[in-house]
Amino acid sequence: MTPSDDNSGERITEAEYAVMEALWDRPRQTAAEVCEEVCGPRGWSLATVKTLLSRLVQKGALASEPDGRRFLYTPLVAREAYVGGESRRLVERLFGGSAASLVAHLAETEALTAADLDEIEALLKELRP
Amino acid sequence: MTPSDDNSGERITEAEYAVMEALWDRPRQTAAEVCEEVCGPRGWSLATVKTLLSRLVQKGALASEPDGRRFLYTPLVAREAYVGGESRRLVERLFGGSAASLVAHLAETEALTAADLDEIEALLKELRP
DNA sequence: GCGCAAGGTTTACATCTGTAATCGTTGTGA
DNA sequence: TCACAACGATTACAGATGTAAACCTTGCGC
Repeated sequence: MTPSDDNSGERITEAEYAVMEALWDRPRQTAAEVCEEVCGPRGWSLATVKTLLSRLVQKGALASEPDGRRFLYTPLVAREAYVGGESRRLVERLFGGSAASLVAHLAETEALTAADLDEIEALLKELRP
Repeated sequence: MTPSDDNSGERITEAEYAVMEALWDRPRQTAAEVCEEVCGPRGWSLATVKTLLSRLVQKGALASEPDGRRFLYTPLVAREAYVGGESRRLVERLFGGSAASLVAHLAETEALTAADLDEIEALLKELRP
């Protein structure tokens, strides 16, 4: 397990994820700034963003650094860790832990475009010279 | 969209998924039969299974066919459709819709074993002769 | 100096989920 | 025939989640 792996049981929900995304893209933002990014698309109010930020801080997914009278929020959980965790959960749950099965499924259901296949092929070559 | 694709907005939860699995493995089972399969591993009571079955019927994920005084339950949503839907959701949400990115991520985080890589390689060969 | 706006914190509340217990009906064995 | 067991249906209830309003403090403009 690498240091960036998220081991804290607390799961990040879908709504919270939107907030995390904004902060992964640009850390050290205020609640208002985050809202500017996410409130529009999701139809949220600033209050909602504040709640989500608080919950994320509680969960240990965000750090809040005081900056005058407000806070700057920064992810403590790396995007990689989260994405990795979620991916592994899915593979575990739906494919009995076999990542290859997932890839096979994507391929069979034509979820993989020709470009995807190219990329994957290149990846494979890179992984095993 | 193929006919087996699940279009009914109603999402299947994790607990419900356990019940679906039992019925995908063997359709037309009674509540008691499903319980025999899942109650042990999950530590559930028959009552819980009944609730989940009801909810799944309501959601349109299961059909209940009367058999004397009880019901036989059968999936209306194909396993493939569900698994495909969930996979696509994940890829959409976490990888901006790029399945290749998911594979790349799995590879980078060593979620792919050598055996997985072999399988995928074989798959690729099969997909593009 | 003082009221207002901006911030965070607390409280709210409906829905969804997990996990049952209870209720009401009905076939069945004694 | 009659109590009981087996079923589905109804109700329960706590915790998570989505979505916010209300509240409290404090720096700032007038």
